[in-house]
Amino acid sequence: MVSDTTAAAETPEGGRDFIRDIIAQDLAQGRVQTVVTRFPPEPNGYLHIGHAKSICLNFGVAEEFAGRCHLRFDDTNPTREEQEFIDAIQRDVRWLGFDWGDNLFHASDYFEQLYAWAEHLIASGDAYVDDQSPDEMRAARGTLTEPGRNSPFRDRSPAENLALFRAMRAGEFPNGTRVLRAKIDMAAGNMTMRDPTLYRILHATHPRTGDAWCIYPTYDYAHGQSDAIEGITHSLCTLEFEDHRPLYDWLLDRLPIAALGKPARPRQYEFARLNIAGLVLSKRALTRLVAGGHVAGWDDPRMPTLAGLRRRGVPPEALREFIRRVGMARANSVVDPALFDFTTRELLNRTAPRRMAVLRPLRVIIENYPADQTEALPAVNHPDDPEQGVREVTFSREIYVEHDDFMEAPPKKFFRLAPGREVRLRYGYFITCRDVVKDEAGDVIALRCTYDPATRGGNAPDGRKVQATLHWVSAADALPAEVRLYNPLFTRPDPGADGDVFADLNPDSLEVLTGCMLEPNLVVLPEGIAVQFERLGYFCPDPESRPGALVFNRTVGLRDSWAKESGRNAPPSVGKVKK
RNA sequence: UGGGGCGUCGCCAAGUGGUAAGGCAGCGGAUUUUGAUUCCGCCAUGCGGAGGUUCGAAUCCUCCCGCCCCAGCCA
Repeated sequence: MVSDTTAAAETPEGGRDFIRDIIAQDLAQGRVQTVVTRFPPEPNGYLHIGHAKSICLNFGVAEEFAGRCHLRFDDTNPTREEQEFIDAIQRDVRWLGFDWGDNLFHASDYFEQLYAWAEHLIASGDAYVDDQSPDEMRAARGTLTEPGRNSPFRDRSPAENLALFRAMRAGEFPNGTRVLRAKIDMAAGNMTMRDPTLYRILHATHPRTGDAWCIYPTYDYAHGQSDAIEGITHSLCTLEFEDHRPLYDWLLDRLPIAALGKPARPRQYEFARLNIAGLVLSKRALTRLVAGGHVAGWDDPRMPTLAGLRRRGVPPEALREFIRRVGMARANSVVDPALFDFTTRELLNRTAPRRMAVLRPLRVIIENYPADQTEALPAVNHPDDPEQGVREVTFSREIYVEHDDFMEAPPKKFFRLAPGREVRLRYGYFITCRDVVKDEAGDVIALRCTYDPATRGGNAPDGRKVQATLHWVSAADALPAEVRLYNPLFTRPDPGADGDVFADLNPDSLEVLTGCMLEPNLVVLPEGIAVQFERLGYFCPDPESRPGALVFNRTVGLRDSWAKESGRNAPPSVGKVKK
């Protein structure tokens, strides 16, 4: 399915981790014949880059070991799940490059089986209906250091429990009045083993089952059993579920899953979730960013959602490579966002066509170039990939160059244009700055230059060198456009560490540039596909872009050692954070 | 003071008793019609700490320190 990945080819024996070690061993020892994993999102929000780690792991492992990976919606809580999210999740997983084939499932597909098994637990005395209120249950649960107290309803007979549970299903009780609990141990050191709730009453309409149910299984009860039903062999989840593993196994031990006839019983393994400095990856916070209007939506390019990254122009291959490079381990960690920028640039540098665009135009009049003349100069589309061919750029008497490429009083190491200085226009000519035009305020508004006709294409016959090559665009046929620059959404590497993530929002996370001038060849670009604006970075058309009203997003800037050298801020990228 | 985890370079991460991979970042230098790319070089006598076992320890033992998760009828 992922045919264009570079990862495996680069390090044949790399990409190995403790999960793959376990799977390889299970296969070698014959514990499992076919690896079956699953990616189990709850449809209560959009997928983000943290989910990408799980997706790449689950689908990646299935692919590598010739098994399969199921996409399963963990839709056990109708009060927070929506069809919009179900659709978005599928779109995003596909975009990332994975395919679940026919293996699309929902925990809700198993509600009837799950219910039958619950009655089984009741019959065997392993579960009971508790009439305590949520508050009473909490009070009786004990604390981290003190054991809990048994519920006064804990020792009801199986018959009574069964009758009550059926009444729960029949809708005879309001929300919150009763739950079904596993009868385990209220004194367990592991809090999740203190008679965990298996079913709760929720009079709510489910996106898939509608009003068929008014009791819904909890994650703990539904997850492992869904795994068993689907014949999942390796149930991979994040570290915080480690405490739940004993319950996962406890349930599997007591339910007649062997009758399912699956070749292997599922086992849960945990890995560390992905954290990236400067990003917020909590669904709750992301939901609030969207709901509160702090961003334009789930696919706002500043969002760490897959939809946001896609709109920003990040290629899915780059994201997969990032995940691969982060690695898989059990230690909590915070990844440097520079690694993400790196994998994005790495891929785009290799593939993106080059174009010229001027973000902050400075008019240049070439005094010795005839006003009525124009010429088409050849420019390669990719310096390292001849197959991408050549295009033509128009040269004329009036052009635009980047305002940042001129300084009236340049410091020592500034190589670009300055009064009296000669530079090369990429694919064009050498030009020399003769005069600076200013407005009443004293701001530089244009440059008068001369060009050397002998340097057509960018080389001087006499062999003289220039210190800089500038990108430019012919004024007459340049396309005006809006360009959106994205800066970190938050102002610190650990947003919300002081309590409120919203207090750490970066007021300058979106920078909109208007009046940018693009090379006309840019019109034919498909949305979401990034090109390199030479010397600036990678940019792609936004979905809002229209002919005559072009809008580009900056995916990521080029590395800029001059910015570092000059002490200015480097172009902010996906995750760069002011410390 | 309960239970479960984790601590190897600034950030990730290999390593599982035989004498510290790799990547990112950073720092030098070469090439360059993108101050990009590419290329070359540098970057842990030490693996949270202290003891111990051993010819030999990041790897085994003991104690200690630090960090993370768990008290939803969320997942």
